[in-house]
Amino acid sequence: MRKPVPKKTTAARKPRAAPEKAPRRRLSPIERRLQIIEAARALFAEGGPDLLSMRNIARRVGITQAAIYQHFEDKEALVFAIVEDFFSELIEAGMKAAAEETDPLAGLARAMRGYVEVGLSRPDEYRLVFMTSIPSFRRKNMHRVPAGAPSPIQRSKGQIAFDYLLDRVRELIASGLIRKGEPEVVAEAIWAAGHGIVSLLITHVEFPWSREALVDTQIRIVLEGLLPDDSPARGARHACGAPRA
Amino acid sequence: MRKPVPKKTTAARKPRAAPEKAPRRRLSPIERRLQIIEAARALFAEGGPDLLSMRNIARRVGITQAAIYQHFEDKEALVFAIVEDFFSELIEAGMKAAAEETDPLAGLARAMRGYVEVGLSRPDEYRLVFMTSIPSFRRKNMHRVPAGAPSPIQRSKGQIAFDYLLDRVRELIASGLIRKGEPEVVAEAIWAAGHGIVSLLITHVEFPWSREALVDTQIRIVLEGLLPDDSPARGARHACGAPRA
DNA sequence: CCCGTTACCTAACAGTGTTTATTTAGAGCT
DNA sequence: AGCTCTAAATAAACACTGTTAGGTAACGGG
Repeated sequence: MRKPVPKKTTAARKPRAAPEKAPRRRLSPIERRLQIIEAARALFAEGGPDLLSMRNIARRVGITQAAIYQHFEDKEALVFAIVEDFFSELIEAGMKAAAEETDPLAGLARAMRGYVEVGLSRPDEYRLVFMTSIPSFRRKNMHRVPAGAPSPIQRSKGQIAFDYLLDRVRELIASGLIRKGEPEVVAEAIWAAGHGIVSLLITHVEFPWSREALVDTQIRIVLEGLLPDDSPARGARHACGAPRA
Repeated sequence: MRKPVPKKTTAARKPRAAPEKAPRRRLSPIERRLQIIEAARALFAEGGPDLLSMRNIARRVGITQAAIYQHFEDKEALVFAIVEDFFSELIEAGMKAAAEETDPLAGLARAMRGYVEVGLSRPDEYRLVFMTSIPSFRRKNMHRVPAGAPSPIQRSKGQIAFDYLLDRVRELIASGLIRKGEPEVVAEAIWAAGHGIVSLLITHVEFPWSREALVDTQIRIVLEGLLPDDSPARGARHACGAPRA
């Protein structure tokens, strides 16, 4: 798909005259694994997915590409490792923003806004996590806990993130602040609404989006649409989750 | 990213004894171009993006990969050509669904549903069009018409699709059926809401989505959120755009 | 019938992810 | 210290990918 990128002058001759390669060192798996993740993360931050090749990563670490396979099953496993906490960061952004509000509804609005802002500010990672069907995810992340399973050993970070949203929705429904409905479905809808914005804005940069206005409007529509028919908040235009000026 | 796919026994010896290749034929550019698009489309339908390599396409047409470059600037131009009318199909699905309703609000709901359903039923194409940042799009599609330009030579299909939605939103606002606001922004928000669902469901197939319920709920939330405060439709649960049973 | 345009081919380049067989570093145990 | 043995790392290849430079020949127009 992408055109071949001009070769990086990697064979840049060493400033020292001694060309003999450093004797290969053997590291403990945990140490090396971290090194690789670190290098990959740096590469990804520098130039997005294009720089993220096994050979690039290996070169930066100072090993050969094949050595990576000692520590990761395949590239996807590695990629997964470097974006694994992006979920947490997204949800943390939402939580932090929500914490600045006392009104739960305004809190939800702020959470949505936080999610969207973080997503938009880190498009490469967002794309990787939410716009690529990573088979590893199917194995390693977000696995549905079997109906009768007693205790999931380790909920994935994605699940944790979603569950946080789910809890807030449950609270809102319980306190009658939003209309009754299955909390799971409502949470999914809210997520989809936020995700839709991030996804569209990231992908179709050529389209003349209204950006800020769009975010405001989307949040307002969703919140307004969630309110019960008799809510006093109706039409109050509750600041759309924007931080108070 | 994806593991190398096992080699296709392409060099399958011909059943005929005569190994001499058919004398190369020269086709008119338009004809060949169509052939290539046709082959690519078939390949894509069969096995998604994985099968869509220049060599695969060329093989199916009966030419070499390099020959394709006589007809397409690069792979992206070719890919763009094969999914170009997907926009039209999406919007047509919406229009057709909406036409079955007399109530404009119900029509909008049906349009959203139609969009989502078509998107979900053709995930590969949807992903290609809406979840890949195709540079060609920036050049060839959806270019913003300069503010004072008298008449766009040929609006792209994407633009046409969006404009259709925009018109419906304008009507709804004008007739007071939905709350006042900038039509562009509202249209974008509606689109983003629908897109969010399709995108999430397509990408994270491992997550236990509620699918049908999610679509219903999302549409209801958006519509409800669009209503003016004094709308008689409030809380009417207007069928969520579902076809009458 | 020749001639020039250009569709097409051959061959290569530079990259990709991944595997296999081989070497060897370094921890653990006499 | 010396030995052994596991597994980290290597070298080399495989099967792909998109793309390009340069040569060949098919075909329409004169």
